[in-house]
Amino acid sequence: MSKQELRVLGQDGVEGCCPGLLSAPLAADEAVDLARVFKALGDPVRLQLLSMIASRAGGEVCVCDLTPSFELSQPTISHHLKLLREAGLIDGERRGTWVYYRLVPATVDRLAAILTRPGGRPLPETSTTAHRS
Amino acid sequence: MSKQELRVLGQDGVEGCCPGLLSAPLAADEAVDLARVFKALGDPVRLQLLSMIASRAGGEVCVCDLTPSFELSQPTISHHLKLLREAGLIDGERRGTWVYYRLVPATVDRLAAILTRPGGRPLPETSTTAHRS
DNA sequence: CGGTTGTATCGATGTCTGTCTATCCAGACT
DNA sequence: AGTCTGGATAGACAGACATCGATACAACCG
Repeated sequence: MSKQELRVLGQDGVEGCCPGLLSAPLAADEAVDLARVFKALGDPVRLQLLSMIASRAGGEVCVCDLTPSFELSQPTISHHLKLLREAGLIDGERRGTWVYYRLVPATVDRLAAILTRPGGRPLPETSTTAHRS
Repeated sequence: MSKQELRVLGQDGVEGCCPGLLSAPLAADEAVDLARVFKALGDPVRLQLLSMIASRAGGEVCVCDLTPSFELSQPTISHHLKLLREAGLIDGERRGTWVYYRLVPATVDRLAAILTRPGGRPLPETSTTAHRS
């Protein structure tokens, strides 16, 4: 269960490693790979699942501990976990009766890097940057 | 056109400002807001559009410059731009005949912050962390 | 061995989404 | 005014997705 996630984001730093989405126009195939991961994050349930998994000190969470936190059926939670796993965001391992999931830090770090602007954070304005023509 | 994007992510730093998805379990309503933005990034075309807009030195791109880069109809591109705008990722302004879009740095910065793990990047292993039972 | 419990998979279903064509709106130019 | 051009909107439609109940699989315990 731990070895079949798709090879997303070109994990190994072979291809010059990601100028970052905000500095260069992003090729079509990179966009497809990236979109797969962001799509996995584009659901509230999956975001909460990922958050619960990532914020665990030991780094591991039993599925039996995740399922009762939602008012959703067990197959639905299992489905969402599968999508997160296929996106390379989490990794699961069966140990005895229970299955434990953990975060894959590399994938999250790569996303964070891709969304980090070169200039750091020099943004004194709030967001809509007062270009009131 | 510049003032009606949804107030996503609780832009103003009133509520203690985002421990970051990876350190705390993330409330349901926060997850809904966040998912809206990630969902906007969950499409290859929108990722490329955002990338083209963000990587522009002047910070502005004319729609007339974006549309011919894809083999998609003009309404489709317009639709994707609208979704990016509603997610608070870009902002558009009409100037004469043409419409120009620019990045909203605050939203991207917030996403980057949310995906940044507290520990920086101490990950010597590649991703599947050799738990080959 | 059979029973029980925790997860994953299967099939169905209603909703959402990406794309299109057709059309409308806003400026610019005769 | 009329007409062009760039962009947005409306409506339609196929494919994708979130969710469920039913069921299969895996591991433990009698």
